[in-house]
Amino acid sequence: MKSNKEVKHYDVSRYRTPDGYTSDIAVFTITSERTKAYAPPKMELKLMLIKRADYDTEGNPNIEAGKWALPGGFVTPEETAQEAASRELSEETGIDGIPVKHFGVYDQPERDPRGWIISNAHYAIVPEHQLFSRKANDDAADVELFSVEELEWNQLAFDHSAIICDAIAHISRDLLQTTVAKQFLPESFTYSELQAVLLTITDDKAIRNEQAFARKIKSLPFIEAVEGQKTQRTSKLPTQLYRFVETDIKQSIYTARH
Amino acid sequence: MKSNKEVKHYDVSRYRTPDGYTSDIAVFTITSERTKAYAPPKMELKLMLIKRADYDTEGNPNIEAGKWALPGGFVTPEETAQEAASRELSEETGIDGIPVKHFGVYDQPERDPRGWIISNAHYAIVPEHQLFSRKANDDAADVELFSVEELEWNQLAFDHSAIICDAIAHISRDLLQTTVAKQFLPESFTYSELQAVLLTITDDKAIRNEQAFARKIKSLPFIEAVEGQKTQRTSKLPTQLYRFVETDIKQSIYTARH
DNA sequence: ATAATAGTGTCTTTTAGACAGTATGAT
DNA sequence: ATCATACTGTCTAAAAGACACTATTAT
Repeated sequence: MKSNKEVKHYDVSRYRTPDGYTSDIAVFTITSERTKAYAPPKMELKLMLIKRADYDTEGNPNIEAGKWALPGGFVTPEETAQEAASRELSEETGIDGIPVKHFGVYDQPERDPRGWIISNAHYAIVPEHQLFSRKANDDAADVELFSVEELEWNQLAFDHSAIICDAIAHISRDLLQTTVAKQFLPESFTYSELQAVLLTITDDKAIRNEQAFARKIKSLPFIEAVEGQKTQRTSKLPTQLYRFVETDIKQSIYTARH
Repeated sequence: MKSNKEVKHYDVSRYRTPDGYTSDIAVFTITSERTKAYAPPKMELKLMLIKRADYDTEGNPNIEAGKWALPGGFVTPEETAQEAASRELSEETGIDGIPVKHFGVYDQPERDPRGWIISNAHYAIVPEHQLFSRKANDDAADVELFSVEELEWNQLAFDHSAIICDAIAHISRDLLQTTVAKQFLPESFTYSELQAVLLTITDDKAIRNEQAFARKIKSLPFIEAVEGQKTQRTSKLPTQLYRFVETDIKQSIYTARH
């Protein structure tokens, strides 16, 4: 912390300062269940939660023990909350290089019994196969994937039920309004794979309908066909592969069709 | 702050805590210049900034003196950053009951020379006429409205240029993708007034074209005509008034027209 | 009468939506 | 041959886009 003559009068000590600054991460993955050979996978959106241990590393009873919680931890003064989230994701699961997106601040005075603790919430999308190398941290007894339906809302630590609720809303919105779906997919993918990702969070009939979606994907400005590339992983018939291209999408509710 | 046997082992003092927790607000307004009678107004998006005084209330030289800054201040432990933003907006301008929207956290370690200070950024939309009752706070020598073009990016305090840049991006996006435009408009409005608001942040030809927009507004599910209500404030011809209706709008880049 | 804004008529083009049908290739 | 998936053909209805045109009313 810098300090010099000019600024010393602005010593912030006259204001109460927070007792802690933490960063939480909602780690989402989509599990692809391959029901049979040569068929598109059944996909489901899942959230990784950590079961809080009964005792901490020093043998003392842990706060909110036994409840499920988002991974996270204290932010240090040398980093931003987003960097902390990225670091903790890496510590928690061994995964690096995944984009981490901030989506909210949780600073209700009574949200944490330990004091005035401000938490920044982020979400990250991790491909399923990378989660196999996951490991629990000191404070966590167990790690598990929950689908949105099987979440036990009343067994969540702190205000994590509110944070998770917001996280699901944000990822759903972002999946439909941005190209983050690409985080769930391989570099190139078939129309049915993209469709399966989107169907985890929407039941829009224009997306659900095979023919409509297969036609529509060709006219989307942010997706292009990978010429000459085909795969048989979703059908016996070699299938066209697509990829996302960087485009800024400007949409408006005033010009769109309703 | 609560403290009991169970939680005392989790004393957060072993972590460094932030030196301050602040809340900043980008106060936007749209100035309506009535060029002549019976004509739609010329509108322009403006941002309210405060010029930092040379000396503070105790007569000490002020940090970042003379630069322009967003209104804001320290958050107290009894409130959330959003409540603080609302309170400060009220103190700053005397305006109550305006929705304040959080859009980002600024926590770069070196962003404030006074220490490790975390700022939550919000934006608020204030109807122009309410800004006339505005008054400067202790720390501020002057208050002024800037259009996006006339902003002096290199004369802004702290990292406020980055915050303002993000604020403009967020409000532009929200104007096109949500119904916040209503904050800039009276309860009921003509198509040309809504059009003027949107044209402050877009030049989409479907919005710019009079006939197209006048037709489109009738088919938008979140806008309805106010039956029997007409006004002559935008033309000699009595003109249909519209209002926003509460509807949840779900859009997707995969189903929209491009 | 003029000028300016609001709004309609009408035509063309594009897209959505539905449904039937064809193509492919492992089994 | 069968079957599931990946397409294409074709029709209809709706909407977008363009442009000319009419309507109203203070001045």
